[in-house]
Amino acid sequence: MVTLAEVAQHAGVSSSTVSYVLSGKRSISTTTRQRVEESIRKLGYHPNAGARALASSRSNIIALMVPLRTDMYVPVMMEIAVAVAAGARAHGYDILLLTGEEGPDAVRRVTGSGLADAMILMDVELDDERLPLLRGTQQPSVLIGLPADTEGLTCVDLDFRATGALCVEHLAELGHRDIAVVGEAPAVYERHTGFAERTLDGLRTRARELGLRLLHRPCEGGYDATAATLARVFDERPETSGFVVQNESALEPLLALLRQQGRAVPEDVSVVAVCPEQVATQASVRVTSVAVPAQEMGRRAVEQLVGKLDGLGGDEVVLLAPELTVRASSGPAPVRP
Amino acid sequence: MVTLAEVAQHAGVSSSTVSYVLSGKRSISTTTRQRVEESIRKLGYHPNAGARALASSRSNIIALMVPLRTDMYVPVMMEIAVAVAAGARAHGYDILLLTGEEGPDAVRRVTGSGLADAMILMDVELDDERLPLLRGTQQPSVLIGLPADTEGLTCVDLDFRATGALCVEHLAELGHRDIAVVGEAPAVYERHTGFAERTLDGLRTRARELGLRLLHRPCEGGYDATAATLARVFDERPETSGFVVQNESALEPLLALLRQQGRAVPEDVSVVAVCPEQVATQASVRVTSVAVPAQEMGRRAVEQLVGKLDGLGGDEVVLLAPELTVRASSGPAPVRP
DNA sequence: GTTGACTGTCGAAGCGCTTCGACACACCTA
DNA sequence: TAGGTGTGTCGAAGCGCTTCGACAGTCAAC
Repeated sequence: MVTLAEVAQHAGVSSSTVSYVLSGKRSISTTTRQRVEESIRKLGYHPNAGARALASSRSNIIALMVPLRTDMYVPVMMEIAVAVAAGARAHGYDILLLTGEEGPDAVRRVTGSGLADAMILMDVELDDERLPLLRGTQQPSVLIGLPADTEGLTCVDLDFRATGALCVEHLAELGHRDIAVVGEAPAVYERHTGFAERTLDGLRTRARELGLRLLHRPCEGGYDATAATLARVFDERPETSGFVVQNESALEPLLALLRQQGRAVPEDVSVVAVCPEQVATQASVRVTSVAVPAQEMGRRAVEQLVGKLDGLGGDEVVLLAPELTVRASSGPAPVRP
Repeated sequence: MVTLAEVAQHAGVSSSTVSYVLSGKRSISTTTRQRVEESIRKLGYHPNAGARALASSRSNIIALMVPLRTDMYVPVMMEIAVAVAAGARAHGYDILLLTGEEGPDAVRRVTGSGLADAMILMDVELDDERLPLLRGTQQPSVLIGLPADTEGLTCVDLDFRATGALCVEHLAELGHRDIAVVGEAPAVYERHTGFAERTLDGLRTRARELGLRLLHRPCEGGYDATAATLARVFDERPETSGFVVQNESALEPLLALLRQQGRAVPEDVSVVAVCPEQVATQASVRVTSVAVPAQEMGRRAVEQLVGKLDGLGGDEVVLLAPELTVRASSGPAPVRP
């Protein structure tokens, strides 16, 4: 391995000069800089990450904790993770991938060892056990998701409460009075995952305000579970004409089942989904949806974090405004006989 | 931050002793060890990763290059990545997440800087441009996927050629004579992705041997693209009674379309898929499938890599044997009029 | 011409850990 | 009792980089 000292010798300068050429922290004359850069290229020099981290107490690594759960729709997580990775690279950071498995211990390990300069946490629960640790360290962090108490934390998330409200409003405007919500798996609610509960809250509040009837059913997703859920919904509320789906793996099954039962979408039943664009546009019916802006969330999280690392900006909650795109799955409520 | 020296002082021993307690590389008396461990706990000591990496030239980090492409079915990738992360942690390694975006440069960066001790590459093309770099370094690496030339490389993959053959055999045994293959997106083939081409090879070879007619059509996935593909298939080969699907996002659309067209599965048409278990069992019909053992692949890749890092084992190609699970989507070919 | 302010470069002191050789001591054997 | 063999511990020398203070040299201003 070529070292900085060897580069310095090759270029006929001191090693500190090479270091300053690399970091740009002091001005270097053009001729010297060029000579050094030439040597770097010729020798194929790469700074040693460990030495750099030790000397500067900066690893240029951002830890990303992604959930490992199987009851979550992974593509969204993956999309966020990829956006985070790309964004981080653009700012000169690498990503250390931590699976949720380790839980709070991972936070301790990373902050304690200086392995990473900062962390991004995904899949935040309303009362997440990792939060006290984050508050008790000076290591910058950003949550993707919104816990109950955001005091002293930086969070980035879609405004799921507004999302819920938006879905209800859309269906209300179309004249629907009985709305069913096909939600995430029961375990997601049991865990008090922020986004699920807040969506539900938004849905319920707005429905109450507008005088609609709302029926919420968690659903495991997949064909069978969705069929069971659907049956129970129509059993309990035969008048249901509007569906809000917040569970990607229940969306296509739901559409298929409705079709099979002879309920036309959107003539008899309207469907609104909360899901990534791609899912909504690739389904068997183009689905009216509020997109989960995974990329945007990942990007913003990195931006917030880099801002904090550079000493700018404080604690802030960034809530992205939801946007509802009307497609072919929603239309005027059927006229009651 | 607490340092090793502080722990040593607190325990009344030299810092090298603390280091040996931590690493176990020299024998330490029980009393000393306990005293040191006590101090470590009391002071809340965490070894500094940078210093450790510098002194030992070992970072205990494994780099994982995952593709960033959008034309690949991400859940499989994610599943592998998560399995890799879990496996790595079990062996004391962390995972550095590299997106395919950087390409060969990422390999250079990581090997050059000592950021990671080893790498795992996913989404390998038959003639991958990263391979020469891997061969030219002593840094251990494992590919998940199989390039054309495996000389000097360690690879882990499902035996996709056997997978293709297995699908054809199953359909042949059921009496199907005309088989259509709904494949991955065209871009996947254009890139000469190993698994796609090898599956196709297995399908074609076995079909030829058994005297079956095989029609292969790449497919973007999603409802519309699948509909178009399906139309073209029946247009060209109206007799088609067996489908092999190697594209998760085309599977459910295919089933829905067949249903819509009044073609019963499996009475009129049999469907065999190459996909994760979950996709096969959660579809609207339980699909006969060869599972892509993502977890197993991730686990094996880590094992191979750790073996190499510990100086055991050499270059090896691990091909996992495919297993076909018969479910409700395949049955005897319809009797020709 | 002297003063002062800059600029560009250097030397050296760490950063916190691992690891090697040395060494003190206890124990056994001859 | 002298010599050999282990055991357990210590000291010190780095690992390759960053960064701080120092210091020539240059140039403008008075």
